[in-house]
Amino acid sequence: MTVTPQTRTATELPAQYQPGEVETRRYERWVADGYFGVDPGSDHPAYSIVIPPPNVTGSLHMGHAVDHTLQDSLIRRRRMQGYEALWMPGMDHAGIATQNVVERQIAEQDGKSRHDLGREAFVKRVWQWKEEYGGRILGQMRRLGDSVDWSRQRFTMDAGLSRAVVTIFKRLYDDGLIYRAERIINWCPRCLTALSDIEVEHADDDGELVSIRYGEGDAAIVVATTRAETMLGDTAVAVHPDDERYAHLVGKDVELPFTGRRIPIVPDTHVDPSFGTGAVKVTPAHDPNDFEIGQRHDLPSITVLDEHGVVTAHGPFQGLDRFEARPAIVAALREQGRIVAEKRPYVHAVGHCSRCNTTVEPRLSKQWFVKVEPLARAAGDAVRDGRVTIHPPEQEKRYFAWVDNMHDWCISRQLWWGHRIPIWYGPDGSTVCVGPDDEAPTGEGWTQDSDVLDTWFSSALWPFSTLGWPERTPELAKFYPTSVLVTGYDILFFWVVRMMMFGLYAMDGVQPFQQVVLHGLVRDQFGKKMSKSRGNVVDPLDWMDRFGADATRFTLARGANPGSDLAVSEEWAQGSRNFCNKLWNATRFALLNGATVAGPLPPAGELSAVDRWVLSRLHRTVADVDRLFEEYEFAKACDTLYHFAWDDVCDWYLELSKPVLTAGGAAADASRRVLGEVLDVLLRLLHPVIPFVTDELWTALTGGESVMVAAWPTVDNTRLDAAAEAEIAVLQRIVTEVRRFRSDQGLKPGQRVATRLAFPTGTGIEGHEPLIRSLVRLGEPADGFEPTASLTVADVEVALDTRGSIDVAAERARLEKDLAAASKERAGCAAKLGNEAFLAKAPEQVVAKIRGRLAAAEGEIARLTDALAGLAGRG
RNA sequence: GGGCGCGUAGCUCAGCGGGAGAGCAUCCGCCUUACAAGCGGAGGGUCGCAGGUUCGAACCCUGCCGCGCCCACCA
Repeated sequence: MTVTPQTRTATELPAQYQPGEVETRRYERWVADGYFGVDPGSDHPAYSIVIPPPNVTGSLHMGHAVDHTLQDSLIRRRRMQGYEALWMPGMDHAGIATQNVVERQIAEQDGKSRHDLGREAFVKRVWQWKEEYGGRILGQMRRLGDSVDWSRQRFTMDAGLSRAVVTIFKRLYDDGLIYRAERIINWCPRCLTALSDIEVEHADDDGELVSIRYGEGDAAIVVATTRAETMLGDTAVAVHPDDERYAHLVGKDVELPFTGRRIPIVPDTHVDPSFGTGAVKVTPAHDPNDFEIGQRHDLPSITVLDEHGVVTAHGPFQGLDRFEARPAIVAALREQGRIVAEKRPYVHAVGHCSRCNTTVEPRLSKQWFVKVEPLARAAGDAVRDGRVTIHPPEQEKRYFAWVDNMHDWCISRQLWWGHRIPIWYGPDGSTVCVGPDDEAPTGEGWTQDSDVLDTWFSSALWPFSTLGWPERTPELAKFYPTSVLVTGYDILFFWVVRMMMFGLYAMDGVQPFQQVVLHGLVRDQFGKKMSKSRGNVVDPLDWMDRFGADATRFTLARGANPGSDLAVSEEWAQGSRNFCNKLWNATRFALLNGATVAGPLPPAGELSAVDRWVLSRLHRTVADVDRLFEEYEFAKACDTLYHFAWDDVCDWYLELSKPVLTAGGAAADASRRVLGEVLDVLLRLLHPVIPFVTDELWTALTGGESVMVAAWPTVDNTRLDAAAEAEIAVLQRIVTEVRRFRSDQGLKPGQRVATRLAFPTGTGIEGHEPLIRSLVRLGEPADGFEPTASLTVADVEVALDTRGSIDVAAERARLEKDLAAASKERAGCAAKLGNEAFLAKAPEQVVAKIRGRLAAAEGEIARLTDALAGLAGRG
């Protein structure tokens, strides 16, 4: 017998599945055989997914693991269905994150800052870092089994994608959708850059609310503030125009403490008279609201904090950090008797940098913005008119709430790592946007804008930039729009919305993807967010080491109910490992018993009820799983497969097959073929979720090349067999009842109990007598047989001779419990049927069903009553 | 402050108008010749609370209580 290196024979399969070696070997083989690659010239229908590009600094965490598992499952299924299925891989340059990492490295290794190196050298250093340390996640993706087309891997900073960035920037600029303006923006005093609104995370912090008296005597006015340190930059006090308390002061001015400046008291409807004192200090340079008030009243803006958050205003506070200046100023005001109230702690929402958690400083600054209104409207419309669907649909509300209320997007960042803004400034103050094919202006005094673009700007182009845009490539023609976008709901706004805006804009109104599938976040076993400080972070790499990649994937897919978070724990990973092992051993059993896929599957007429039953269950499973995949119901698809494989196949079919296989003959031949069929189809159904073990087993079972390139199963309706299912259901009930009886009676598992079985005529069940006897270890009635206990299940009477071992009290307890249940059932049904309104209004089917249940309950009661009577004379 | 979602067995979750379910955990019994990462059996829930609609409610409606998340320029 020849053994190819790919497949193993039954005797080579150990009793326990060892994932490690199999996974490495299989993955290398898949790549070598080119299974992941696609041909844009193919005439197969296209299916495409772009991977959410992980940060170049990133390492695989549970969020990636679930995200990739779902995408890989979709891709693998489509590939099996014959689609030209592209899963596009790549990475994001992750501006701030990467710059921070490299800056830290330079500080540690060389004791230098990026400014010591200078821009050009620093950027070069980042590229070096990327070559050396970046992309660790790519190897981890291989371990997980991601079937991405590695030959197409992209990076947001590579030449092609950079060209795409400049191209769209230029178009937006020329269309007036990118502009530069001086506004209050979110500024991180640690990262020293502007941030967009969504890069700011609001959290309730303990602050203080102090009330400060400006001015003296009748002209005094008291303002409440949480930011006393900005008072040095106040240029007005605002009150509500209808507030009578301050009517006499409007139009007057007061002296600002420490500065000697007199500032006006202005009326503005923004002020809420019921909050605090109803008077607000106005600092246009350091607060977005105040900035707007300043605009309305033509107030000057005085910047009193520098980019580090240090006071620049001349005087005693100059040089203090903002958090040192605050208590210092309050103390000084207190000395002057100007503090009239203090509330401390005062809990209020404060913005933090999403990268470094530093408190964000609103700062007046000249920045570049995308005018989002027309883009966001198009993005909303694409979902509104159904060109793009969002799963689960509840998430649409969040989507609309966002796109319909979006503020302009601040896209400039004061970083060095990223796409530099293609704007040049001339010596005469002129501004030129330099497109991808334009020559940058040369000559004295021309300089390029020093800022780079928000990382999400280039990510927003991902679905088409990775396919070659702005060139009209065959890839773009074949795979755009992409089929589905899979990601966590937490980056709906960061990424999905922006891809929609730019995709529709760049691709002439064609949406970047047809469906958006949002999954939840991975949480710990108690549903708590994973965090380092909580110490509950689970590492998928650790799981893969200990339980295997398939077990990790299965655990995550099985938890992925649409839109809701998944709680995972080690026990579940163990359960998934056990499941893989179960499949392993089922296949091992099949191979040891000569299961085969050779030759045609015998027609139903030549098969036993057991074989027909399992095929019927198989095809029902095919139908269910196929539908669940279409609906992105990963958890339910996995659950369906789990129960079919474990319950139907392993617990019942294999056990029912054993006597048949042992007996040999034509029935055994048929069973071997059916067994081969069942496992063949089952392994194909499972392959998208657990690719490694299924490939190992499927190749061993079938001798085929790889389950990756096997056909996705389709339903054969002719194999659906309600009669066989009903027949086997009866068999199962008999077996279960007898087992329960034996267990209740404490009969030794090995003990063969002499039993007589009496079957009603014409049901076909009697043919299963040997099977039943074998499964529950019943002996033939011999001479002197004396039935001492009997069970009736579906009109089959089971009489057992349990002399010497029956526990009458236990049996009576069991019968009485069943009787009580049956009586309750009868009463419930009778009550319904006695209800005129029910009979009149309930659908006929429901009424008939209740009648059937009543009859069954009555039969059950009669049977149990008899059994109890029979028991009465004993024990 | 606004919006969304959730409260079902010890834990995590399905079910979303007609017989309360799964996995894990628990208890009892088993090395039954594929698998002890296994096999067989069992216990366990007035489906958050209170009203309402309905012949019928875990499921629909209202209110309340308790959680969670997102958005937000009330100093």
